[in-house]
Amino acid sequence: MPAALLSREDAIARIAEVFREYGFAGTSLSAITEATGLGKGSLYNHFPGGKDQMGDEVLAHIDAWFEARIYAPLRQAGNPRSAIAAMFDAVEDYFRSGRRICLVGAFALDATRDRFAAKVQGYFTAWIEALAAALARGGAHDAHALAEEVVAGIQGALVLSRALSDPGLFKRQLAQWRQRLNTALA
Amino acid sequence: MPAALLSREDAIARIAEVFREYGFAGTSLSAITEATGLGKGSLYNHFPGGKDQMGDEVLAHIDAWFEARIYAPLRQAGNPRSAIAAMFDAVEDYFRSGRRICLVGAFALDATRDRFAAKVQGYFTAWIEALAAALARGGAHDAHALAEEVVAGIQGALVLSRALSDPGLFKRQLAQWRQRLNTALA
DNA sequence: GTCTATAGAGTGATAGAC
DNA sequence: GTCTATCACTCTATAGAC
Repeated sequence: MPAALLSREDAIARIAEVFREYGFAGTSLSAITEATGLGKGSLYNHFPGGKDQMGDEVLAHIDAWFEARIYAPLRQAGNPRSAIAAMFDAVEDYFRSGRRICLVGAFALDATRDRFAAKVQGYFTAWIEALAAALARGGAHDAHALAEEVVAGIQGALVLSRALSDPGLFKRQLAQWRQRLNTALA
Repeated sequence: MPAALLSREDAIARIAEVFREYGFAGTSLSAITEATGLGKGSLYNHFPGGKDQMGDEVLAHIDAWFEARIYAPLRQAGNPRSAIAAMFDAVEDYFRSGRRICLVGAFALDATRDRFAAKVQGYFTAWIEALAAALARGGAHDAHALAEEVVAGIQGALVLSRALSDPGLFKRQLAQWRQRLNTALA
């Protein structure tokens, strides 16, 4: 067989960026072809379920990243303060200081949500619960409510940062949340 | 001429709900036809610029609502505490306790943003500045940063509330922000 | 020879424009 | 309603690794 032009991993990562740019409904297969260099034949060979399957696999890919880099460290026994600091570092890195949006959040806002409801809900539930666990270990009051506030704050900061074309806003808000959680753990 | 089936105002309101449901890219003219009862001919009669113009007018409609009901009261001289309380009431009402998303926020997240960038930016800038003015009048420290936090918090709460199908989350977070602003003004 | 990844013309349906 | 462009998707075919 001919050599693969792209690993599956790379293809999914590139497709994710197209979804991020145009949204799920706004993404056409030709945009995906352009971004990946793969023709329709190749795309349907890898993803027989078409765009829906691509959406599923992109969400699974994102979830795996967050599970490994954010949720698991938060859940581990260990210093909650440093686990939370590592979460903020990873978040700032992942979202490119606010220049990159949260695809799961974007999927949550339109009719795409119905198609991927379970994955979207799972992503946020896992994040909130992992963060709440770390906060509770650190002795914070109302750990679950606080975790919801933080995750919502991050999502909102991404929306605003993007709307105002101001990555600085995202960084400032993350800094504020870092500080609030630090005092909550004190 | 035949009687109009729908006032322009009503048509725009219905189109807005379709955009809210499917996103801008995901909305087809036939969905708009179905929601308004207006054929393609009528739609192009009212909106010669097509979907783009509908998007513009929907955003202008939303902006006018927020200007009248939220920004102007916040900017007026008067008790900032009650102006801010009125803002939260209006927000909770407008977003149907979290069951309705923020269309401007949704537009900000995908490529739709480029088309409507100015209006999207104007909406959030006006909100943040009006709220910051009220907070500053009330003697809050870092009024602008706090206003950014609140507006981001509302956007994030809408995302989460929708993602988790949990309107309660939106209401709870609004309550927390009410309280935080109250102490910031004390 | 078999299997897999590639390419891309061609399908019907539907989009938005008028 | 009519138009053309484009949509998601199918199908046939080839190239090349084993």
